[in-house]
Amino acid sequence: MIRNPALREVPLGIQQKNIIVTCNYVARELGVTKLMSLTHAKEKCPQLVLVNGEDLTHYREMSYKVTELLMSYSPLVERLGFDENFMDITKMVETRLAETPESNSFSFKGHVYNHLSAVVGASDHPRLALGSHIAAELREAIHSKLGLTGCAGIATNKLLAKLVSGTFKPNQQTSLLPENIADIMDSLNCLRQVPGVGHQTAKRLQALGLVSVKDLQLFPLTDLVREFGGPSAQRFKNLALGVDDSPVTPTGAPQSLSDEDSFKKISSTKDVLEKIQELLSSLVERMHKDGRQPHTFRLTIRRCSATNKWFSRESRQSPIPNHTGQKITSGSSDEAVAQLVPLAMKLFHKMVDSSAAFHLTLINVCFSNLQTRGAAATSGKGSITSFFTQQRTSPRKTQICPTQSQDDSSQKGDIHCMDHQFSPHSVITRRTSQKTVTTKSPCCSEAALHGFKREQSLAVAVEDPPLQTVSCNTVRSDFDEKDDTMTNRLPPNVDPEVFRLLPEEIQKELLSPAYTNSVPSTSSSVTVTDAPHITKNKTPQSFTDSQNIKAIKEASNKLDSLDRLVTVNHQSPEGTSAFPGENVMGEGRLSFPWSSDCEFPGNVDPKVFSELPLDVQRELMSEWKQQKPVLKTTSSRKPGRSLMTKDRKAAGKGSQANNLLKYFKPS
DNA sequence: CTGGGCATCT
DNA sequence: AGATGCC
Repeated sequence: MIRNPALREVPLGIQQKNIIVTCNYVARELGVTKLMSLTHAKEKCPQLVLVNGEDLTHYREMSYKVTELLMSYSPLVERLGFDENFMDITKMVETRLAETPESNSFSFKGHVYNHLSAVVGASDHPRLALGSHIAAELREAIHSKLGLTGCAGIATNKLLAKLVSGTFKPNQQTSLLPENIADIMDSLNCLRQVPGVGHQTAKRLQALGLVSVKDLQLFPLTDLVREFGGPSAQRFKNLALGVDDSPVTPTGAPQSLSDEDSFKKISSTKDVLEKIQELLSSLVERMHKDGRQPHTFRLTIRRCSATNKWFSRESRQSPIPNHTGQKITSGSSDEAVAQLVPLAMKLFHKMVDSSAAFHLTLINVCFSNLQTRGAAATSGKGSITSFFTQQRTSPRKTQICPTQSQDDSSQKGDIHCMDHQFSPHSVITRRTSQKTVTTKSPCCSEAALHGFKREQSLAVAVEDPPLQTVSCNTVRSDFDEKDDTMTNRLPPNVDPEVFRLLPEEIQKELLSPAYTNSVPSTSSSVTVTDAPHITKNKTPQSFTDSQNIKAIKEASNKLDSLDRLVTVNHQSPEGTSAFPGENVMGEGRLSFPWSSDCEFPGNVDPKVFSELPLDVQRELMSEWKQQKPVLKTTSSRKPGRSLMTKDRKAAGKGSQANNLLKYFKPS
């Protein structure tokens, strides 16, 4: 609408392929919704005017302008997609509070959640009230300087700011008072509406019988830990309560640039090559404008096959030779593309046997491992410094380090700012007074750009400051803070400090009754070396129940058709235990075709499997690895979580349920 | 189950 | 390299 103001008054839909990805409010009043199919939209609203939105350039540029503008007020800005930003405005609020002694004459700008009058509570919550004024100013700046309207939410953490931002929809703002936190959480219709709870998580929660936010609030944490592991369990529970201690992590420049296209079908190598060439050309241009040099290239495809009709992607990546990367940064785009195309095709052939038939429905090209010019090579793989540069502990965001120094560290986001003075311990204490403002804006665009990075990376630079980052970074206090109950339940001989460092799956295992109830009293010890390997003398005794494994095996032995073979993979007898510690990880399992070198689920008869056509085998393997059901069985599944989850894990190649095995010494 | 991105975690 | 999550 900014690019073409005439479109403001007509119902407008932004089209990507066969979908209306978004639309203006004129169209919404006529029944058009986001993510509606084109045909459906045209039925509802024949006058709908369409603009193609497959090229994101304009939206991306405008998006970064918004982020940049916000950063000019305070550097703590975190992007969420192209049209949302979190901003920690605590500092701004405190500054203003110090400047305005008459704290009794405060009022709120905009709405206050669950309060009809915006005056209510203002003097009780001077910081939130000031936050609402700042939010109003930010929105006004975005409007006057960029021409965009949008919403804002003002609250004491990111989760709440986001939730409250949508309560008064077009172009308005809302503040949430602490006494109304429970109200807004309870107002959600289901757990899926909690930000951070996606489709998969919602399904797993539902399998535990949890549907509403209240269900999750009241659910015993220990049961949740069994399903999700300590950290995730606590996180989900907190979210349901409206608790979110995650800092506003400055996003900075993107860590990868990618370009993709989907299509009906591509079935020839030549078409693949042409499409890759097309995608690479535009991506290389974007990369050049960014200014950084990519050192990794990734090719991703989505293929259409018998078992895997759509979705689920495969990818291969490889380093980019330095001379090629330099062609990109230097602007020799054609040469760069000429060198990248063969690289891409090499990766393509690692995934697709082009001597057989294939059909792709999507291709994506991606640059990552982006390094600013002149930055020291600090992230060398073998280099010890890579352990100190965050990548392994908490992925740091980027090289953006605004010149305005911020005496406000957010524990994991600000390590790169160490040359400024501040104490890494000041973080958590600020929680109670923190204000987060979320701004949402419809993206639209036009205009020139000063690249986000150009200015930004100049101000900043300093990729990966080497050693001095260690001290403030190593320990996330997450765990110690929140989960006494968990560490209290630890088996003897397990150092809580060590336990905390273990992978989630392992933690989960150690907390299962098998361990906590009957740890062999003899010489069971857990040791951790630099790599997280647990060495145990014995497998616990309580792993003996192999009943359902037998049942599954019997069932699978009867299978003679592909469909049924597949079906048993995600359907098993009812009443199976919910978690691996109880009966799945038994000796039966160990003796079963399930060792780490066995690549397919143990409930599938190897003979049957081996007799399948090779390509079908490969597809099935792919399915299992992806932990996705091959067949949509309509048969009734008990709500109390049948084996779906467990089998998904089982299918996960070495990364899930059989995870534990590789931590035991081979017997 | 549609679309072009991005991020984080394992 | 894949799964999951966000827009």
